[in-house]
Amino acid sequence: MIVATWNVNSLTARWPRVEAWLVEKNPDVVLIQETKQTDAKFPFTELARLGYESAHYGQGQWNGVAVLSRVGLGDVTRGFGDDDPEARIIGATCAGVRVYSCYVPNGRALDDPHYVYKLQWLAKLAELVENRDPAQPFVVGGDFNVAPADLDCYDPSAFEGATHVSEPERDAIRALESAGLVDLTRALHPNEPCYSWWDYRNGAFHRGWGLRIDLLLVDSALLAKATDSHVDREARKGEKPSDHAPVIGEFNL
DNA sequence: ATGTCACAGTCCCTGTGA
Repeated sequence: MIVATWNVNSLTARWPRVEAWLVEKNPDVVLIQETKQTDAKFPFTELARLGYESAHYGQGQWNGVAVLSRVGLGDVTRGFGDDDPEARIIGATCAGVRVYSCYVPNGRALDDPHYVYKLQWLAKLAELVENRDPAQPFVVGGDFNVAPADLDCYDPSAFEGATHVSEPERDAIRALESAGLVDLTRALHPNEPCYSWWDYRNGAFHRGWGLRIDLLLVDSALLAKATDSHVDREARKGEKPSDHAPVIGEFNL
């Protein structure tokens, strides 16, 4: 089973790239972030034509997350079940695997209220992970907006005092690992950066100025069956790319 | 630090978010 996570930065703007990528790669489960669509605009019909069932938690101008699956899709949950109005997490069960697609708040700046929201949001995610059914294989993938270690950042000195690399944010990722999840790409590639995001500005992609902020966090049952993980850098090239590349995990279930 | 992209509304430019 091939599971991918991809922040598409507007599914409306990205649909031609997303459609071509699905046809070319034929992944089984795709965790999408930043659809920036209402449910009314989401391409359910077009995806069905490609063989995918889909579930969307849409908002409109911002956020929006989705799960696509060609191996079955059920038990969909949207949000944490609290009063958060932002559409940032959706869960589903696909071929017996519990999957979540999440778009962690950006944080904006260390002294911004949005940074507090980010840490609170990650604490709620940890609670969800701790309360999972241990009998069910589990993966939460998405744009975490955190580079978990210095290896995940092209120049840590350029990020001093910035979000994405601060200790509280990294502690929040470690809390997910303490709850039993493993960062799949890093587990299989301990020494390669494996960046997944490059700023649109300053020719960052061609200069290698990237961050690894898109993660697949899997439980020990899935880790034991993992055969590969990689970043599809090709998707960051060409016409109208997202600023994120898909991160892929492969499992022999 | 910022050479970009996407969105909505003020609607063919500007402010906001990333």
